[in-house]
Amino acid sequence: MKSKDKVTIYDISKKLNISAATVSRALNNNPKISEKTRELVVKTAREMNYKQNRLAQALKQGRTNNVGVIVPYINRSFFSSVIRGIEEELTPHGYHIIIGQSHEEVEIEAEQLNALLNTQIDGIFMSVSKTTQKTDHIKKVLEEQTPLVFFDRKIDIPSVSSVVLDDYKAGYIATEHLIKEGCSRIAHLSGDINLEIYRNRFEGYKKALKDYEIDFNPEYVIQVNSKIESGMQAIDDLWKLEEKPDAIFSAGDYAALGAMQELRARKIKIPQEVCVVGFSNEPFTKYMELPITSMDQTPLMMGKIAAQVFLEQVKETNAYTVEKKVVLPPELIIRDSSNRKLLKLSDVS
Amino acid sequence: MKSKDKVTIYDISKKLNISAATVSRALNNNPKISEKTRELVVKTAREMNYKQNRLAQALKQGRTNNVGVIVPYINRSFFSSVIRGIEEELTPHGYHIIIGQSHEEVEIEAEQLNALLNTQIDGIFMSVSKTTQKTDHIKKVLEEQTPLVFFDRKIDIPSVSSVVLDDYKAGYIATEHLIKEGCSRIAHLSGDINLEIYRNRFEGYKKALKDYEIDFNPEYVIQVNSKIESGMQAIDDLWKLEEKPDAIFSAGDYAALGAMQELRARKIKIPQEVCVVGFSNEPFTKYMELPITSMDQTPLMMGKIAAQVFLEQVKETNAYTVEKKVVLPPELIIRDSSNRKLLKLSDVS
DNA sequence: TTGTAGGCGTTATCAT
DNA sequence: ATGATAACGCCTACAA
Repeated sequence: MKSKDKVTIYDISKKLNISAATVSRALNNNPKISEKTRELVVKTAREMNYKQNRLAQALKQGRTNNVGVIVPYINRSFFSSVIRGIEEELTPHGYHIIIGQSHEEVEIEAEQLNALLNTQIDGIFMSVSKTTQKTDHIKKVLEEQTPLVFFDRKIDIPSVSSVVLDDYKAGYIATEHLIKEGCSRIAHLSGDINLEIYRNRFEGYKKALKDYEIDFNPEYVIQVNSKIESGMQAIDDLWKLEEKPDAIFSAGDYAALGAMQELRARKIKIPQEVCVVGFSNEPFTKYMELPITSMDQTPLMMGKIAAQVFLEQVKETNAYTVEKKVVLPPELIIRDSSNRKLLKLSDVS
Repeated sequence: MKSKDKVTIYDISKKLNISAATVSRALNNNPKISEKTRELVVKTAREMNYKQNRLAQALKQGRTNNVGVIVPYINRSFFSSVIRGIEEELTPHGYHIIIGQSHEEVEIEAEQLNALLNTQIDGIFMSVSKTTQKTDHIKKVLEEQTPLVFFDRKIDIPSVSSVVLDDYKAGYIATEHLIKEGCSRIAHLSGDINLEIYRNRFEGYKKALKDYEIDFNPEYVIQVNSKIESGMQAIDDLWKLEEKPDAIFSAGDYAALGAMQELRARKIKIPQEVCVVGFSNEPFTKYMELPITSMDQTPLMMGKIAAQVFLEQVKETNAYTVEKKVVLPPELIIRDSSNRKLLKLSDVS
């Protein structure tokens, strides 16, 4: 099996009685080469079914034109959209993208990172896992001088660029929206507080409550993961309280979905009795029979901007690394799960 | 930026006053080396923060330990689960996985394939795009002697292995299920007939009708893509017919979802008036307020088996390539959208 | 057990 | 404009 009869520039050079160097130059559009030989070389290369060995080229040039992207999961709409954005921006520049999943495990994340570094990647885009507390494995990337760009879930390391959402503002907007819909006992399903994004959403939530003079009630804050079940469990817990909430602001769409399922099971009307807001604008939020209000994170743009930051970084040859921190505005997509106004309108008809 | 001060085995050898060969052997657990030197080398390698350059290693060894996976989209639950399966099976063998998306475009598919071949991949897993008619770009893979395994969406090429679902049976089972629920005017939302999988689902559907002596009505067959909107459009078309269908068997979950939304908009009761069955068991089918019956393709297993086929193939050194065609059984997950029996039960209570 | 030397396929430098 | 040659970092006969 392993006997690939590879055609090299050497084979071409022999066939044409010229040097391998000339062949290389012809293939790389080197200016100082006659048009005649270039055409000849290109033609015979095609005839002989020559394929450039990027391994050898990369070894020689010290760059692979490959970049790595590490995300917790690729099948979250948010992450796959960011990847798509990076792809669109980088492909025209000749880069290829290697995707790795950490499955939210810091050990796997470290392995993936290591593997990418070994393959001599030209840059790394990453969104850290929930379990990433230590940053040793990430610092190694910097030691290798490999450009690194965080997106969405970052870790504060000096001189490292990042593109993130304004999660504080997002938390504020979501909560404010619920208040304006007439809710006052607003529960918050928070993500893992280890991650900055979830801390920020939580802080934004608290600030909105404060601005509208609603007392913050710690009992209304439940930590969930991004599974349906944890959203159901949260409702279970919340509904044991004396004063039931009249709104749920979930830091994730899956937990919001679980919450809605549990509320439905308890015959609680949405949005009449309880309004629900999710986060991430996963496609399913739109498709539900009762579509869920959710926060859009403009993932495509996030990916594109992250790619641009990377491109600037590699352009700055020898210059000192410029740290760039981009913060994108969130956009609340209001749907039926929190839209009481719409409800009143349809009552009329 | 591009001045990575790489540590090589040469640096280590100089520091320890031994040869680079010895260092290499020590690092690769070569048996004929003294335990003492091995430990010493390993230790100083770590101290000097040595990282093996897999590029050089790959160039020398003729293998990269990388495999490529090409799918239409990574954010379809089915595809990302297959990838997960491949990953789980291959990671323990030291392989890394490079993922590429074709976005259902044969041109992009060809580019991705080419890029992977250039990077000297050790094998390729792929599920072809809808627009793949010509197979020239795929034949190139074979010319390079690179192991290739198709999964789910294959193309019949002699000597190429594949792992697919028994789509014919799946189509049969789905249709039979609808018949047993009392449906007789069963419409079929078919996928692109260019793809074998959709042809097979369609054929299975027809066979079930025949076995149960239901006339096949070509007007009941609408071709859709995997977008919600096309499912809505299909209902629009079907409901212009004299005899409205009383069941929908969709070859995709997204079209099934669109169909259900349109049926709901028309106040048609599911499953009382119309039963709906989808295909792929996308997570959202389970989470809906009215969960959708769907066909599970056991993607995790499909990925694992594809990986095993690949491993066998590379093991067969020099032996003639063995073509292996694996066909997996489908599993119908029955949910509310087609479950009239459940309905009767709950009527009682 | 360890060292020497050549080569994987490419490109860059220095000649010509 | 083209050719010869060295080098990228690693591995592996072959020799010692």
